[in-house]
Amino acid sequence: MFETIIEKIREHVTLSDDDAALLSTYLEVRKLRKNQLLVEPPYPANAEYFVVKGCLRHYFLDETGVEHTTAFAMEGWWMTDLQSFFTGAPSKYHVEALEEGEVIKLRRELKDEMFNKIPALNIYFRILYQNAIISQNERILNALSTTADERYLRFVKKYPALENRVPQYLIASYLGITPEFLSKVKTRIAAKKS
Amino acid sequence: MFETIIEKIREHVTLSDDDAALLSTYLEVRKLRKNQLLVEPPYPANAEYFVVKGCLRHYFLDETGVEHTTAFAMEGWWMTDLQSFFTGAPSKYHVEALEEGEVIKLRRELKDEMFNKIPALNIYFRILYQNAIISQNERILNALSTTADERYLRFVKKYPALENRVPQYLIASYLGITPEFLSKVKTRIAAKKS
DNA sequence: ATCCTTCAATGAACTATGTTAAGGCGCCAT
DNA sequence: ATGGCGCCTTAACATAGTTCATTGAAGGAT
Repeated sequence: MFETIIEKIREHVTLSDDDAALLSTYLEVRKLRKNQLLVEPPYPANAEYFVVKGCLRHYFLDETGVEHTTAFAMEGWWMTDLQSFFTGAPSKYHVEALEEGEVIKLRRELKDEMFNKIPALNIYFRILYQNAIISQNERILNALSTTADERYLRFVKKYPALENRVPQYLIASYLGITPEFLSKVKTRIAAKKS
Repeated sequence: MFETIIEKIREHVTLSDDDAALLSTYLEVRKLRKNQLLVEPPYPANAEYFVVKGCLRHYFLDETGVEHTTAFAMEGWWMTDLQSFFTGAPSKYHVEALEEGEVIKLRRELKDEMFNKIPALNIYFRILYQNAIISQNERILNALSTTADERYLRFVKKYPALENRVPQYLIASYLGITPEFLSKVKTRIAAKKS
């Protein structure tokens, strides 16, 4: 049942079979319908989710009713609203399933105990968060210093799978531009190639 | 010599006097001249720096010679190029002193041993990195979803001290706009108030 | 098949931001 | 004091991105 996640963890740290079995006792499987919300303001995000199958989206709904997509997650990625998960405060971001699928849920209140019993997981999660810092760093630089054309090109290069999986208006939202403008960007880029 | 840093750490975790004394053995004091570089590509960032006095700046120098400021640090803040510090890879960002000042240096190669001897510091640094994730999260949302006027207003509100301490063209660079446009933004905002 | 919904493409008018060039002010070295 | 230099401002014009309205294609429901 938990093969995928254990395999994924073993890419970063060594985990005995006993540890793997023990880990399973802290996890739960959850089926997802399309458009189902895993985190919904103002309820705190009380778990982290590992995507087994499907695609998630992290977004902020502003005062004017516009959604700003801040992250996607596909198979093998973790996601939650870390801001709320770390602090216990009410969540300000939504996490939504874009397709039907399946996630593995790790509850906040079990995590400390789990770390005590399986110390290797400390390292694993530390690496995850370090990677988050690094990629957010790059995203900030990109957002502030490059044009929409370039942001789109880098997105396609970095996440080719997403490009063909999520609707274009969500990609536009992730890039911080309007869907109409993304359409224009694409035709402009296509024109350049020839 | 290390009072400021110990005081700062004790805001987040409890640290015995013995631990504090032990901690001191892992730290070094470094005086800074104005414009001195603490991290310089491509040399790896092999330490983290705690600002005792002065002001630091984290920036990326792009292929066209333009600098993009990604962070500032003032008294009581930590800074380095985390991307390089975590991975050991060559740094891609500069860290520069904007004024003469003083930092406390914590070397990468000592950190694991220090964590083993003073476990409370694990928690302290975990909190630091969690806060980094949270604030970078907000910065991404801001960069992608708000106008320059709003970004500037939030900056002034969040870091009033910086506003009067670093030159305006660096603030513009941090906000992702040109100095000329920031000047326009400021006069526009001033006009609105009356 | 037909209707309805969702999403991508396009164009025109508008707003936000960048570029370039010029001038002013304060600071520092002579 | 003088001149030069670094930084801020202003203004005119150029480009990037938005808004709104329209159209068409694809898929789901009836």
